[in-house]
Amino acid sequence: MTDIKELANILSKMSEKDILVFLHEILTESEISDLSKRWRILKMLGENFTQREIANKLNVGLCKVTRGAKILKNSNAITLKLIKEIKNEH
Amino acid sequence: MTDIKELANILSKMSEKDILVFLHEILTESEISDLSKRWRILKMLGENFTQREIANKLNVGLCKVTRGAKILKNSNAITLKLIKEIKNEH
DNA sequence: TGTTTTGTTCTTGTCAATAGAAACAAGGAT
DNA sequence: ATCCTTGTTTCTATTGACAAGAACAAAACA
Repeated sequence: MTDIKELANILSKMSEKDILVFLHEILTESEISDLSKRWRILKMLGENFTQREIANKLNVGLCKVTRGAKILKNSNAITLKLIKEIKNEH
Repeated sequence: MTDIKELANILSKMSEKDILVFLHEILTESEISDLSKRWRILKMLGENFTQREIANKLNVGLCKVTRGAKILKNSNAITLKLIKEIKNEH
């Protein structure tokens, strides 16, 4: 079992609260911030904001947004599925 | 709800397999590699290797190992608990 | 007390992700 | 056909995590 797979296994068994603490322990604050921004970009893409709107609102570069768009295109639909689920909850 | 908390919430509901795919979608390969190494450092610290042994074996700097050791000292014991559980499974 | 081992911090330089801005590509609307 | 909007890529510079090694601190042990 690879290390990253072991991590995935562990995460799948943890509570939301524990995961939150764990992420703050194993990642730096700036990494947390980067990860949050990536996630927010993906969500906004799912809500059909234009890339320029997203870049402006989140203070990120256009290239980063485009990268997020690629994830949604090329992915096995996991991320795509997730943001759709989030959207339907509102 | 913050973005990172939402991420924690989502992860807590996902299967190991989906988490693995998701991590590969939202992180770059070098980030995955970094994360894996941090996890491995934590595990080896839990097995009482010296920091110099760990640095040599994993080809990382001593300072990085020390950083891992700090996590285990200052943490709310989440990470510490995790690596202890891992150890007991063997 | 002095020595050795181990943990921690510091300095210099490297590398990957990124911002910012511009350029380019592709469609749509007029 | 010509704009105009939007998505994509490229360029340069910045930033943070990191390696390598040295220096320093602390603890164990003789």
